[in-house]
Amino acid sequence: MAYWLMKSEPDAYSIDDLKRDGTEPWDGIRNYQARNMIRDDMKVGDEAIFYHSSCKVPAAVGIMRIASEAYPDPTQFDANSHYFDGKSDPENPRWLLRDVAFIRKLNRPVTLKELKTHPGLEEFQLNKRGNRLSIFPVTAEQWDIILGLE
DNA sequence: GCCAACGTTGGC
DNA sequence: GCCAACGTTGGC
Repeated sequence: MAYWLMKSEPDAYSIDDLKRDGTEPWDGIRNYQARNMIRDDMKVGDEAIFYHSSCKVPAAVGIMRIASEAYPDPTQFDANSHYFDGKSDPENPRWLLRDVAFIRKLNRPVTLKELKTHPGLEEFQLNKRGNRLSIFPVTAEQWDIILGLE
């Protein structure tokens, strides 16, 4: 089983929203690198850290499970959606998503500040210069360290 | 294929 | 709100 980190702005969709919904399509991915990982590298049953970004206290806040195969993100064809992409061909959709299922909230948020300074996380992608990918893989070692902090 | 302009992300 | 980083776009 592989591990991932997935970012969401809590104002748009938070861990509490996922707790309420149970399972949710993780839509709005508009980066090719992230799209390719969703399509090629994720497997149903993989687990992912839910990370709150662009907010007052950026932090890892929960755990979820990859719950579906990749399928076309419907928001790319919705002219009213923020994520609408008029150049995407319905016969060959450009953007994909997967459903994610809530597992649990962390006992407490593990903040970016902690993650930045913790030994063993020097290579964690969140700590890399210019990190902007909204989805990226987490090693088993990193996963254990982060969950050990909650 | 280069690269300047522009847009977005995301921490602070 | 600012700004660094960096992906994308489009002219050439």
